[in-house]
Amino acid sequence: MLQVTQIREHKESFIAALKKRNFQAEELFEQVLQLDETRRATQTELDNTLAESNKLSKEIGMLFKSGEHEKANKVKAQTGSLKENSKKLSEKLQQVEEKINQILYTIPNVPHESVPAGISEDDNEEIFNEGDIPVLAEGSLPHWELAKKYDLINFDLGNKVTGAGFPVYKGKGARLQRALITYFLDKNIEAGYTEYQVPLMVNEDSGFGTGQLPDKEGQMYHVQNDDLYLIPTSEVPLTNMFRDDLLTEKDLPIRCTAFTPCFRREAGSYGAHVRGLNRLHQFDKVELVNLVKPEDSYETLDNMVAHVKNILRELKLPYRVLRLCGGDLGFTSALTYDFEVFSTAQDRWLEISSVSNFETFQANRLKVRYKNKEGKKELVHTLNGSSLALPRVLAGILENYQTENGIKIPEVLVPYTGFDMID
RNA sequence: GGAGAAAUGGCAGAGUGGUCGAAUGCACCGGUCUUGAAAACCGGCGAGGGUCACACCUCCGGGGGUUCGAAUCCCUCUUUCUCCGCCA
Repeated sequence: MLQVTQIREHKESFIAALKKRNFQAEELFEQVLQLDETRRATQTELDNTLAESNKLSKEIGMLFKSGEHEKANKVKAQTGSLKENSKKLSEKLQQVEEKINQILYTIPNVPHESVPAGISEDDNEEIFNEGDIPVLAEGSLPHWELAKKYDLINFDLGNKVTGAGFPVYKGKGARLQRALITYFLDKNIEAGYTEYQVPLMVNEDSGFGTGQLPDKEGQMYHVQNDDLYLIPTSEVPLTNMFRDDLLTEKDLPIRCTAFTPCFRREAGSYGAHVRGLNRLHQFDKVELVNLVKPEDSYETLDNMVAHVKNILRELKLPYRVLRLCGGDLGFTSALTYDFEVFSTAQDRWLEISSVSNFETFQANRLKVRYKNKEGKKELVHTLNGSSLALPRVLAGILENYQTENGIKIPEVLVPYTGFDMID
């Protein structure tokens, strides 16, 4: 969420920037600033009241000690109204703070200056593309057909065991997926990331920390008996590890990577676009999370983009990079680059990575700060990105690498798979 | 799952109702001494809010309560440890 102090200082420019998202902030900002006035005034009043009663309490203590009980009781009688008053004030304070937060929760992050205005994904800006789109032979198949033909993925079994959106990977399909995971992790480690294995379920605090709660509650699977949520991405546990932390300058940058399954309810998504591996309830993903000093965050974002490009280049997949427009930008992000790989058989682009800079938006809610050179506390900037989401990469490989004799394995993966052909 | 014990500053560890935001030791920072370092000695040293700076307020695992006053008493939750049971 945004910081009240920032809103106060940059009100006009924030309002203008948020318009790129088609978000009208003016009125909400006014409300927040007004409530914040009340908050501060109430705080001061409460502090003074408490100071007064602290003083009296001390006095009573000393009087009792010196045996002046009568006097002490007299002073005691004065404390009643103070107590009542401070109770009222602290209730009011709580209410006001609650109200402020309620509003702040509804305001998305301020888009970076480079973010184009726009309404939908059609307005995203393609900034890069690479890799030739292969011309496939007659009779080439979409990945779900290939998966069936070569017995790589069994959707029916998943249906039987669990339900739609939970495929079973089998044989070379399973091994190819495992190879990709290991390959991605190795690339990330090579780039300076530390590998983590994190819990797949998180508590409510973590859900709030990264902003899945309270709004996107429907996106996550909820284990009611224990009040835990299955993670929709490892960003949630990875980032929440640092919740409420006060870091030192030399702790930064923090670079984490993790492979986890991800669970998404994806309520309301049906149709041809969710066919096969396009959209699943459970899928694997390797994630990158960076916590950096504010002044370093955009360089870090560029590095992450370059890193993901490099992986796709090595895999020799045709892909493009989009700068998301305001309308398509995620709630918490200031600037996001999406990576899409071309699905030849489906003749469409599939999103396989999303790399974002959240600036302080996440850190503010999570209270992740560090002590800068001057010893002042500052919120860190957080960034994350996928490297990569497995199913669609798999889909891309199956479709783009299919030949009449079978599916070739990208060269860089052969050491990981132990085979170079699926046939 | 059952029974018991515990949770205090970076760490260790005092503190069972009243100048306790918290003794002491270690670590850390600054200084004296030294050619330099170590030792010794002197000083400083938790966090958040607030202020130009003070004042002042809040925080002793989390939440709630009793009291004029809570680290200290009560309730509750969480976590850790020990013992028993179960288990990949």
